[in-house]
Amino acid sequence: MNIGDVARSTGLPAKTIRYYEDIDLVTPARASNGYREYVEQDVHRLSFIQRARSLGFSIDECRLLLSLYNDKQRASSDVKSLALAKIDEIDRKIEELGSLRSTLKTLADHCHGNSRPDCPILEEMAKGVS
Amino acid sequence: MNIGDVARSTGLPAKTIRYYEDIDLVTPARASNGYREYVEQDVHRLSFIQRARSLGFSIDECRLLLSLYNDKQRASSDVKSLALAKIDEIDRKIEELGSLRSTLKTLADHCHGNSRPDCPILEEMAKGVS
DNA sequence: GCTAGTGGTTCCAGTCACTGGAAGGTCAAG
DNA sequence: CTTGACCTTCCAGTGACTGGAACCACTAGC
Repeated sequence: MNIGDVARSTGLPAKTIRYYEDIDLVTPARASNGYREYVEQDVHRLSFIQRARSLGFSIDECRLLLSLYNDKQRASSDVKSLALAKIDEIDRKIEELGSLRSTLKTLADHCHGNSRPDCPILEEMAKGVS
Repeated sequence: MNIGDVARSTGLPAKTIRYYEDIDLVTPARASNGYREYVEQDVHRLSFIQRARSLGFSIDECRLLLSLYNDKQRASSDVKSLALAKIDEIDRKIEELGSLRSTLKTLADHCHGNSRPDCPILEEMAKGVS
């Protein structure tokens, strides 16, 4: 399996797949012509990484998850606590987004929306009333 | 106000504040000794940026958000439509985060979190039931 | 065998938004 | 007058890619 096929089947750009080799995440064999030769297990690891990344895990966290995945003796509690920590992180982001949203909402609600430049809420914000 | 005070009151590292000057986001006056001299308005701008950044807005988006209350010449309708567009963006972000969260939550809930190696979080990432 | 086209290779540079560290200037306290 | 905190600039590195140049390999059609 060449890199292009792997790219198609994992949804990862070839560039990214090469980058993952650079950082020793997935290191395929090489054919006699120098092409990367991916086997099923490589593709599997790459798909795993793709999914973990899209769930917001960092590369280092992916490395950890992969090692947990490959370690048949690992405790599922390790993975669970990692996931729970991520959930906390997400909750914090959502909360902060909500607060910026309400700031902007207040702003929008108090704007006349006409062609004059006056917008008292903006003036207040500029002065420090957040 | 020196950069250290500003760092303490905004929660931004001094390094970052200097970087923001580099990219012309917040450009304080200089004292005779070369020190940066921040006024209240600078601090407020920096706090706003801090908040917006922590919510995933790019520097360029921050520039746009700042223009909401910095441009005295804008029509308030411009302000309003910009704010409303941003709110839509925030809503989309919140929704995405929410779905990420629920995926992780479901997985974590089904994980026993004990010392045995079966773990639905890893299994899901391996299989690709996203 | 020649050529075109696709897909592979390496390497170097750039991106974004910082972050770290060196080398040195400034200031208030003891 | 020294100590130590705080400030300055500049240069380099980070994470996770991404773009591009220059070149090699394979396949299909003529």
